[in-house]
Amino acid sequence: MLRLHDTATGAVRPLELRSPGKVSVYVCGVTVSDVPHVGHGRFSLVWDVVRRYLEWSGLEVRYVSNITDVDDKIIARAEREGREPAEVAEEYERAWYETMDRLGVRRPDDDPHATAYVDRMVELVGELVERGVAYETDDGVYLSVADVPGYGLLARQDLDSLRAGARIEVDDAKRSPLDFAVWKKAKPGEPSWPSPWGEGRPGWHTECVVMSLDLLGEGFELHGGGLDLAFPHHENERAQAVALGKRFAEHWVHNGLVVVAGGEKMGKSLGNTADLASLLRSHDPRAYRLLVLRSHYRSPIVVTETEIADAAAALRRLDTVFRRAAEIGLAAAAPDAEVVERFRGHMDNDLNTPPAMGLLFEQVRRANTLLDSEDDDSAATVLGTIGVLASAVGLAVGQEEVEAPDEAALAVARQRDGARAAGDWGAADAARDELVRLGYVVEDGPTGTSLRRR
RNA sequence: GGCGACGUGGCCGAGUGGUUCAGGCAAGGGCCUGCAAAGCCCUCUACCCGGGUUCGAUUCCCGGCGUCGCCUCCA
Repeated sequence: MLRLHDTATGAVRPLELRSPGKVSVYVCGVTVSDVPHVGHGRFSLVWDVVRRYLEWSGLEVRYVSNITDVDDKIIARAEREGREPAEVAEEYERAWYETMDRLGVRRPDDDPHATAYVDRMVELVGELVERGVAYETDDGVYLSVADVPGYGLLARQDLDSLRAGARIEVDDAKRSPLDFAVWKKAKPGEPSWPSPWGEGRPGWHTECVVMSLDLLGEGFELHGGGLDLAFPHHENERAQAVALGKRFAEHWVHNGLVVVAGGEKMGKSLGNTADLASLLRSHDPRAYRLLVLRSHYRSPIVVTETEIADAAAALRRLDTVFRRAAEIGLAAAAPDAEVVERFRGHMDNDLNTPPAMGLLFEQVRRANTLLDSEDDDSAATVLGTIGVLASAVGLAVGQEEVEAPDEAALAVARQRDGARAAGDWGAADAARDELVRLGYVVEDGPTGTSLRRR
């Protein structure tokens, strides 16, 4: 069984299942107020890998990830651009999924939208007020963190030290600076919903509690998100569940952040985000997945053109071995069970993908060696192993998109083969130069000149 | 100030109390090739600093130094 680091305990421990063979995962999604940035790509890939690996391990996975479609940034943007907030949210949700598709990130089984759950959130806030753990002020309803046992679990700090470090502005209406809004009263012109506390909208931390409990039920197995969400977002989600006496997530997993060259994290607040879609325009999106897999999911990573290009070069080895096999009509066979088990050992150990990828590339070399020595049966087995490992982490291989060379190029290639057969190396090399100029990689294969787009 | 993470070879990045210390990229040499490419083989450069524990530490402990994260919206 997969063992994962749990932020609540600070230890790596097995994922425990409510019912055998089934696992529910809730991953905090995005606020659709802008185009996705490179950091979003990392987190999406990490969780896509978790999901695929769980399925690969034979579990039935229910994967839920929300879309926050009402919040201050969306409202601010709508105002700036003279549009409706809903229109802004729809535009960036589209952009989000288009980019995720490019990355090969599968869509969630459910993607609850905050605006569709406002009624349930109003109910929840009402219950909190009834229980006396939330209170109304001029601008909203706040949860009193002092009334929540164990507040600070995910921050791994107690209430006093959290309070000592609080940087938020002092608001006299709040009982503690750490108290957070579960309901925000509307200012004129803002999107709003009716509630016992007047027109307003739910606080951000409230949506995820309501939606995760509604879709996955109490005590769901795994709650994930970026490390920057551990506190206060996840802490506050948990606080609400605890305040209501409900069982919440059993296991908390947080992925490391993308950092820029100096080591500083990439984030909206720092204004140093890089556009994800444009990165994917200039490189094979699978290279980003491989880059993510080559470091541990909790480590910070730098993602620039250089790193992506490095990963893309490694990826070519993976594609090449399948292309070599295809050229001789060799199909993958059943995998080497021993290697698959070693792979599983790495993955089960807190999703240790770097050595798992090491194993994958060792298999690539093995397959190449076997192909060199024309040991096709053994090569087919290793190829099968590579396919199984790659599919476990969502790395599409052996299905490289090959753009067929155009007629003119094929004609030149035939001329080259003719010249080579005749021993006319000058003509053969001139033909190769011409093909390179046309943008092809030229290789001599078992069937003569082989071409592929550079 | 509080809490936490990290510091490995030219770069990325695992890992381990001790004979052979993943994997990828890059570099050099070789094999293969008409020449290449691809592939394969070989080589190079490590464990931030100072103490300690130990027969032996990159790995454990203590202390430095450095980088980063969270304590505010952020994946």
